[in-house]
Amino acid sequence: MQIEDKMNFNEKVYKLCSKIPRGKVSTYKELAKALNSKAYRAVGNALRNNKYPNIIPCFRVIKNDGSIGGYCGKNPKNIKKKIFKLKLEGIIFNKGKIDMDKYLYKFK
DNA sequence: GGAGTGACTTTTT
DNA sequence: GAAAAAGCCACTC
Repeated sequence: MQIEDKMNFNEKVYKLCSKIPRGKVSTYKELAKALNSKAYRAVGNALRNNKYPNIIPCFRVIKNDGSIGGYCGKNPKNIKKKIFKLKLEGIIFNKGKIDMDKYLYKFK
């Protein structure tokens, strides 16, 4: 127990990301809230480091506004790929943004 | 221990 | 409504 308490904020973020179901997305803010914190910045930092790209679908994490935000290296190409991947999961994009009310996954 | 950084968010112009 | 500035928190050097 409390194993998660031993984990750094970073690792907690990773774990939550891996918990996001397929076909849904989450926001940095929600992630931080799920961790009882407001460190949306730290969440972004954690994902930017992305120590475990194999187990962490970071492309399911987007901004609070519904825009993609960023991806590895902030490269437009990577962003595009992220959108494409989300599309494959059944998420529909509206002007580069997604319907938060439909696809936003809330951690319980 | 302090300064710098960032895949953010909110408010203001 | 878009763009800019400030605010914020955790991590890294």
